[in-house]
Amino acid sequence: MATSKPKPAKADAASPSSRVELKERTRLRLIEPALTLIGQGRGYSSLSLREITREAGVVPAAFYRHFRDLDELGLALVEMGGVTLRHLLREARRDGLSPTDMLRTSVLIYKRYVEERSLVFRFLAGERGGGSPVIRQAIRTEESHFASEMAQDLRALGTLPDLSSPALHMICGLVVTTMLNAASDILDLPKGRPKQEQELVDNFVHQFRVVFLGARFWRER
Amino acid sequence: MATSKPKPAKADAASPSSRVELKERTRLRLIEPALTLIGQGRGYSSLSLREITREAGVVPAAFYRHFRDLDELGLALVEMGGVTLRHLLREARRDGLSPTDMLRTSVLIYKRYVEERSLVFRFLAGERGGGSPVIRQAIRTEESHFASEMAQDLRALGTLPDLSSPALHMICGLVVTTMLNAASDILDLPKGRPKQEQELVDNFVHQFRVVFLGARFWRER
DNA sequence: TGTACATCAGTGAACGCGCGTTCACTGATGTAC
DNA sequence: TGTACATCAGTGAACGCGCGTTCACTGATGTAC
Repeated sequence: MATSKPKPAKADAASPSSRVELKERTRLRLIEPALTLIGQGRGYSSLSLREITREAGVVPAAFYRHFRDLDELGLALVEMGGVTLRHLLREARRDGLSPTDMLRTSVLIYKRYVEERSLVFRFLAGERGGGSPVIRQAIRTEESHFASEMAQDLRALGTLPDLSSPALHMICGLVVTTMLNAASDILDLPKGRPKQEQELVDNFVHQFRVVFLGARFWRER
Repeated sequence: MATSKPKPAKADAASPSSRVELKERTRLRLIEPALTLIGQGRGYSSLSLREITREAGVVPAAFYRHFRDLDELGLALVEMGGVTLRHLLREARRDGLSPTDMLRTSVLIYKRYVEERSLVFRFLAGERGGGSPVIRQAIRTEESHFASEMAQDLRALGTLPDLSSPALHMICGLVVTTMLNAASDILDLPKGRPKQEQELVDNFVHQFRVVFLGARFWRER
């Protein structure tokens, strides 16, 4: 599958052309197969430059017009992951939260979100613990930003009004790591096993409930 | 460092010999450099067979006397990780828990434990999210066992006596993922930054406190 | 609008290198008698 | 205890292969006049 031979990169779509647009498009054509390969269960650090350019339908040397090396492409993937996370928060903000069974609803929304963007989440979940130190660090930074934004949102919503900002941030950190952990589990779910799926969602919901329960009773020291 | 040339494997220590012992020793000599390389910030899936045998001071072909391929060696590392986790629980059980500031004490003990066995924890933290599916699955199984044992121990200690067994297991699962997450953070701590170290420990302690607070107020549905 | 020149994304060939795996081998350990 | 044979962990050489990187190149897009 996806074994297209290197063809001229331009002969792709009804060209809106312009050198800049063309270059940007090739850049994306390099990022995409990297994600695809990760989605097939490969660790990012085991990908090769040639493999990526081959999938992209571009000559290996062309890679260097866009990235200095694989680490730099990895950072682009992290950036993409960051965008995905921010987008998730924005959606959650827009939808508001139905007060009944809010946690379960959120979990289900999150699950669908992860499944629809499985490649990015596979990358984040896979590289955030292992992988190259520079990429790991970058992912952690994104996570921290995500936790901060989440804290702001909870503040704005008046959830947990008694918590200090540091405490709120700490709790959001816990939520974020739990979320990303769950992402990994969600992606490894075997298809067509609704029972197992149900169990995982329940477990996830319960864990969140514990965390928010703890947060409600948290007292500053 | 560690660039020893391939020498005859036997000429190592005052030989207790015996074919079986000798083979076992070489097996360990293959596992060890794999861990060392991981400790240097390399993902397991980026290691090569030749690299490992080179560090082990053994010819590449010798690898096949011990493992079918790199995945099989990876599973041996997982096994080692499992042993390490079980050992941690055994120690915790033996030491009991001083009732005052129990959580903080546990966290500090855990931190030291992780630092002293940094290689194994680096491996577990690194491969449990990404890496080869078979290894990821194996680590998850170990985690689950670990959570079960922890649940049993808490039961035996009479902690959280009102929780049902499934609920207790769910909470231990949350604790375990938080622990392994923290392991990754602990290992990435820059040396000689006591302030940052202190912050991380505090954060970790607080997160645990939230979880156990939530557990105390948990009511079955 | 037309022409002459500059830019630069992508090409294709070449390089030296480390890789995983195979194979027949050696020689110490183990076993049968 | 001694001898003859079996076992098998580790050797060393060889293989074909994909790798990252370099280089001079081509030809379409962009710019100056």
